[in-house]
Amino acid sequence: MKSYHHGNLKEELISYACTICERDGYTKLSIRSLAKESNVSQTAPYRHFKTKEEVYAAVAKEGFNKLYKAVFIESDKLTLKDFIQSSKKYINFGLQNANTYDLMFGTAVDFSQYPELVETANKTFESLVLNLSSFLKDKDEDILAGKSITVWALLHGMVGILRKQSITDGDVYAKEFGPMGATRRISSDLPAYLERVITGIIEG
Amino acid sequence: MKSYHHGNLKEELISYACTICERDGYTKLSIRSLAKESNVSQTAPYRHFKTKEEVYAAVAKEGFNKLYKAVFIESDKLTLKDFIQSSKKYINFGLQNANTYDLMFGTAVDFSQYPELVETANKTFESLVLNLSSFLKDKDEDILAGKSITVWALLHGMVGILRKQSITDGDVYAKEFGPMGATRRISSDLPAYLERVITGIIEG
DNA sequence: CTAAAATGTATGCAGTGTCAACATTATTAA
DNA sequence: TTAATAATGTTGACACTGCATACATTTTAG
Repeated sequence: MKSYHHGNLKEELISYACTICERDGYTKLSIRSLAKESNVSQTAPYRHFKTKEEVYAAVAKEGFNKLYKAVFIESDKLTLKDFIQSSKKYINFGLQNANTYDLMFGTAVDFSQYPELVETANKTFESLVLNLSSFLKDKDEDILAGKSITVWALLHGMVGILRKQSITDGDVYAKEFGPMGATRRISSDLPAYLERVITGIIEG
Repeated sequence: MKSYHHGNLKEELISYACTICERDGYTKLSIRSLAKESNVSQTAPYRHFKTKEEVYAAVAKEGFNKLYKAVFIESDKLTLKDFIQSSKKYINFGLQNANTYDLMFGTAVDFSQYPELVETANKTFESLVLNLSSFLKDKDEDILAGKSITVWALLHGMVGILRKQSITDGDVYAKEFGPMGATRRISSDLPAYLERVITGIIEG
């Protein structure tokens, strides 16, 4: 005897949407399958999401929250090592949640339509600055923010590059020469690489 | 009196697919609309592409070719300024072809299924190394490749960050503090920023 | 010149996003 | 408490999609 009203539909839809988006890519997500999973009629989700993109936006927002939790360190005595550790977590998140990460940083969701999403995204970005600032107290804020951008760009870029690594591993030329060869070497000792480069950026 | 055989269908399909993917995002591309545009039956494209993903792969490949052309400088007397210029072109490409760029670096296309695409992508990556190497002849190849990775990661990351900039511009907090505020300052003089950071990486 | 390969068409299925009209339940104001 | 209203659910329908199968035409190779 199930009740007419589900009671918790929106959360359930988002949760399942996150699973599908990550497992199969957001292209594979269908509102109807979402509805089916929650044992609800095919158009029920439209009471909670005006369009499919709105579902994507919700998944992206969840992604930023997860990333925030993975990366942010609450401490006022952060060491460089801590920061490197946090950076590694960022990259790991990007690699282990590749599809979600795409949704968060790609063009599928028009952020300008979802202010709440922008806010969540900014919170994550700012946590990077806060992490950095806790062991660079003397620097002025502008320089701090500039360096944060650089570090973040580096991390974001590394995610994109490392993601393609396994694919090009089979390529002989790439093994001998070029970025892909170097990527393999770098990723074999990612913390060391990060420490070297990030230190360079911070002290530069 | 049109002939039964189109004669140039595949190229035409790819060309139109590129246009749609860039203008509306690859999510909006449909094989049927592609066919209609070429005045051909709805299933004709399937003679040239087994699946829709194969069309995406073709668009991504075109994208890498365009990026290669935009970024690579054929010269053995490259200056740092030239390299900065090339880097700027990379970022501009990413910003002005955001949707295509997504297809190239996102998860929509499973690269491992398209060796030709991997090859084209690698060619582009390697052009970055070649650009760098032409004014860093003394360095050993490993260090060179390592620095190329870092530079590329930076560029790739900046594309992702700058892409979100206009969106967050309305946010007061972001304006005052945090990465987004810094991004605005950086992008107001991108060449100077790039020169500073890239020089740091190269000389580090 | 003819057999086969390449390329195009017609038809159809199962699935999709989304809309409009209606049903039920929860909430709120009288 | 009750009646109106908002929130949330269902049904049905439309136009569209990817893609498979069977068939038609044209090009190309032996």
